[in-house]
Amino acid sequence: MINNLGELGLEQNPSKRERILDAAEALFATHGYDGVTIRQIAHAAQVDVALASYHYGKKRDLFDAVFFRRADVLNTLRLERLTRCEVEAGPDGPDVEAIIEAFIRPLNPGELEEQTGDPGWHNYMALVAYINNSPVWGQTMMTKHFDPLVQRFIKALKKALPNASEEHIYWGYNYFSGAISLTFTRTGRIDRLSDGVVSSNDLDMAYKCMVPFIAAGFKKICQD
Amino acid sequence: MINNLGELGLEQNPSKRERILDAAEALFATHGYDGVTIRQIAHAAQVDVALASYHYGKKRDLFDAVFFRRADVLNTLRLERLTRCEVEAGPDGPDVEAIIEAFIRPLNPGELEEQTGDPGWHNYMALVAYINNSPVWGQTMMTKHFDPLVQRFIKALKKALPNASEEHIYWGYNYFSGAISLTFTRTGRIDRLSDGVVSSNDLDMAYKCMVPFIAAGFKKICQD
DNA sequence: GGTGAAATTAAACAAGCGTTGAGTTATTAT
DNA sequence: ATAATAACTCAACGCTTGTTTAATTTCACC
Repeated sequence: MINNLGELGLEQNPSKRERILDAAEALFATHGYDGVTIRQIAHAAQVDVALASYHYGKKRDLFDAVFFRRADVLNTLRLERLTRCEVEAGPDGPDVEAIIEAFIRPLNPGELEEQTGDPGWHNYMALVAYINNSPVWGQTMMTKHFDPLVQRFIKALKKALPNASEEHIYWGYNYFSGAISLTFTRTGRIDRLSDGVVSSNDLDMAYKCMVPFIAAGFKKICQD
Repeated sequence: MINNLGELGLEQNPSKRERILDAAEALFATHGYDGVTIRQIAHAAQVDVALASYHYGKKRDLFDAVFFRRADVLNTLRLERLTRCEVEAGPDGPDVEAIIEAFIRPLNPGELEEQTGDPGWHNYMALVAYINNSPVWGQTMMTKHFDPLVQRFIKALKKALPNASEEHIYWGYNYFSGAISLTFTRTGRIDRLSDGVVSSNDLDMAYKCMVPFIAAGFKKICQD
């Protein structure tokens, strides 16, 4: 039998309509689209099975609703951060570290939860990571809602790395994107590998390491 | 209606027993465990539905069979390469670039297909990427069959980066692992982003960029 | 060439799936 | 208070799922 709200770490307060979204978010994030049934979602949200269809229509529409709910919030925050970073840097533009930092800092679920008071961000980031790594959803869903931001990011990178070839920039972004995804998925793999020295839930540490790591990678392949 | 063998780019020759494995490999890799039905696999393999159960038992056992078929082949190749790299380097051990290179070079599906004459390696690498990124399978399956190799890899890295903290090494490995996974998943995202300049199927280029990128990242966070 | 074992097929099973329509309760507006 | 609308429940539907059972074919071996 599948978890109820408490076990998934979700709020108990909100309306049934929202609880369905929260439960779906948590379950889709860990089991993927096909690994979750409407009945499991309803059970986790402590709600009748038919209510999901009543509010959101088909299963696929529910999946989209979960994805879209936070997508624009996130993109707005990230665009703001990127713009601010560019403004502060002046005419030469920001350096690579600042661009990387601006690109991923607003993704920190911990900070997002503090700002919004919503504990669902953790699950949402894992869901986006799942979608990003899926051959099925990766192209369509990510392209539609995140491409404008990524293009801005790449444009800023090109300015900071004037000698870089297009190929190197895009492959670099690919590695970067993969690193982000696996980090947010929090598989717990490194916890075991390191025998408890490192925790995949320590996203603050993940950020602290990722920025210089990725920045150094970009500089290396784009400057030599 | 789902693809048959030809559309999946599989061999037509082998026995029905093997065809089931090949078809399952291809379908699991793109749609995940829950996204594929036994009937789809049977149809793609041009085989009766019951034959999958007859040869491999439960669906989960079939999934395991697909995973295990190539796991040991791959690990043997990688361990050889890592050992050879260490021997050639002498008492000081190989540098970071050589270690990274040794770790991922045997994963190149193109080379593997040349060596073994088997076109299924592409799908297998995508499947492992899927498993590696899954919160459900990530821990158990990867741990069991790939941990020894990863530990060897990390040990070599520690030697090449004597000032590195444990935390930095393991987080670096996490980014590296994520980069590999997304690359092998070949979502085609960068193809669109770059408007055709880059192809996610060009794994030779992916390797050529990844080694210096990841090596620079490790050096940066482990030496400062 | 007949015999036994392995491979393969066809048909069926119970269980679970997403979705629907009709009926009931709660909420809002007048 | 009443009417109208939204929120919600219950029971059922047709369909697909993984798996099994028994019958049939294929094949190796003496």
